Amino acid sequence: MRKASITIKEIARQLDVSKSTVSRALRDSSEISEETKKRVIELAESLNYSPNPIALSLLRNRTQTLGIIVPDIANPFFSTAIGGVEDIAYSRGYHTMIYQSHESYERELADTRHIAMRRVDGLIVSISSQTENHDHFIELQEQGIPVVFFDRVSESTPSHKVRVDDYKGAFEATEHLISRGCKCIAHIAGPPNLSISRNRLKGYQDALTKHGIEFHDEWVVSSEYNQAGGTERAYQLMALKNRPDAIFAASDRIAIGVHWALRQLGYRMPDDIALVGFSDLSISSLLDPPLSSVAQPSFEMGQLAATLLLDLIESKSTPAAFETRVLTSNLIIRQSSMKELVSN
Amino acid sequence: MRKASITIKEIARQLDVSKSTVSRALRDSSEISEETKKRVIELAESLNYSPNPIALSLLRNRTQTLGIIVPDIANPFFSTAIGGVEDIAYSRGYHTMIYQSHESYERELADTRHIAMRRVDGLIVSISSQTENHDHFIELQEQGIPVVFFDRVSESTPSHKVRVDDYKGAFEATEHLISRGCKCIAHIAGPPNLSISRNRLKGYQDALTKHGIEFHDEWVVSSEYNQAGGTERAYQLMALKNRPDAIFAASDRIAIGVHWALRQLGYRMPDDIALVGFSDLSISSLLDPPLSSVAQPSFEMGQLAATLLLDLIESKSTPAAFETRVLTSNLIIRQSSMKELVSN
DNA sequence: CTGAAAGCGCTTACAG
DNA sequence: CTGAAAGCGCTTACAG
Repeated sequence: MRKASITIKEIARQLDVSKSTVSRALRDSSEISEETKKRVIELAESLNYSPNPIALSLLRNRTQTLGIIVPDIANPFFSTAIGGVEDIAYSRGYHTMIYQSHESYERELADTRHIAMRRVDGLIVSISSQTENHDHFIELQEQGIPVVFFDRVSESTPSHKVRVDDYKGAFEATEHLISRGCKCIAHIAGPPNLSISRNRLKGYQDALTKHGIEFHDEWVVSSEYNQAGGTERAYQLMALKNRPDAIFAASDRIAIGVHWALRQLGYRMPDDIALVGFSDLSISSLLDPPLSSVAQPSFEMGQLAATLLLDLIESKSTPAAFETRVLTSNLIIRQSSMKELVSN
Repeated sequence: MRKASITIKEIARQLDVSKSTVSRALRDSSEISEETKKRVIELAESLNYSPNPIALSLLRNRTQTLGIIVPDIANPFFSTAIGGVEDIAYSRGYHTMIYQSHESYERELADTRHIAMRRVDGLIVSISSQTENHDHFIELQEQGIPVVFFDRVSESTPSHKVRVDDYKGAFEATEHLISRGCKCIAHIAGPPNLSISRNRLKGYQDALTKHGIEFHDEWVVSSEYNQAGGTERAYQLMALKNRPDAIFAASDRIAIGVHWALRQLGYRMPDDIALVGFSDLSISSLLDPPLSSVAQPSFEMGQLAATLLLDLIESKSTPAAFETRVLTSNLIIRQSSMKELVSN
């Protein structure tokens, strides 16, 4: 049903010149007379000609397209980061193809293969929580398709990476809770496969150690980065004989689940229990009480990842070394953790 | 930097047969001997051959790609609908390219041109609130690229459409507020360019009329479909001499802004004022008090739009007639509107 | 059963 | 200044 688009051949026919001449005129080649150029360009415009990008792709072996794989497009952290990628990509003449892994290794693998098959020029990825083996990214690179990781990076894959200082963010969040007088601080960590989970956990532990706060194994549990997981873990933690008086959740989605559970269970935040999340989603400030959280510059992370990737794609040579850019996180204190300081 | 992928030509060379033979063997043509087929297929597998989709696209004048334009990818309604589109598209061998209009007509226009240029096989779109002129969609169709609208449909463009019964949803939401004893029901409508806004407004008005409730012009205000707009309008409404005792917001994003404003202003929901939204975003149930809302089957809407579009793309003939599929909305009653019934 | 040739839309040495 | 030819990777009538 597709109407035939108008081609260079058609213009050549109408003007009774060769395809070569039309092609050159359109690209404003200096070897074509002004006269001919003018005729060609005018006709092209009146015919509403636009070059077939498919033909160009075949010629150049480039698609001007970036692939993006994220676990879940509906997660505001990722959709915002994607916005940052698009921002840079479009301004540099590239398109984006978005894939979701849905936290599944199989799906991520399939996406990667698809991307290779589609001859995408490069990939930006935040890995799935179930991914342990990272060979598919290496394979992609061996095929000449550069990969840049953001947020959930692969530690074992040599490549550019963009992340936030998870350790410091978690450390500060925990110190903040300590400074508000919390003594029994629990942590709901993310899946251990992900380096962000491990770094946030470490930041939490080190903050406790620094302040000589006792560390209970039972107060550290792990959850997928979603709300349902947070709710479950909150029930589990609050059921303990030694109940925590604060929870630091490894993500806002987890924290939102916790927030909901705590309200269900009749606890008041921050008096009965303080809560801090990670990512500072825009909804977090709307909860009642509003959620304290470690803010991540998601849009900027997307922009930076795209910039690094495009530079990689467009440079003729392999880069001297891969870099890891670490952006700063920023603790936003709101009511959920503003426990009154009582002198005792 | 891209490594040359292995091609049919390379396989032909190694096996000392012609490209034609390789091509046929790979497509399992009956005119090739089993013997040759086997050799070709084995070598292809060991070489990890995959056909170049760009070459195929050039040949067939088809890209196996669907374009999607939504106002904002970070809006959960849209990201979920996109999930539905992807679900169907992938299972039928298509890819998706996602564009955001950011509620801007210019951006939507640019996206449309891009899509035409990229020779996408079809477009799924939910129009921007600032779009009044719909010619760009007609042009796309004239170029042979079918368009299917969902949610925010174009009334003037002949095409398949997928939407929800906005009128009925709004009518029921308003009747529900009336049944809870509300007498002064305000409505924060969406931008009037959008048919969904007009239909929801009409549903609201007709419900009032049916029950003989007075209709005040000052109680109907309009806002962009976002939170900031909801907050502003709530301030405006509550400042009125004749204060409403209920607000029906045309979307959950608006309602969330209202919810926040009401809490700031010291009103209790639902006792001081009842609130109902539209879309039933997953966060709405987490607010305190949880928000009543008219649920839309967003994932299904995406699936249906994709199915209609793919059928259009793959059918040789123009469809007998375009259809508008209207899915049912569903009022979810939560605490924000569960006003106690007082007998007086 | 297999191959040579044309063609999808374009660019670019190579001639003239 | 302009054109004919080759080629990007593939398929498919057309011959044999």
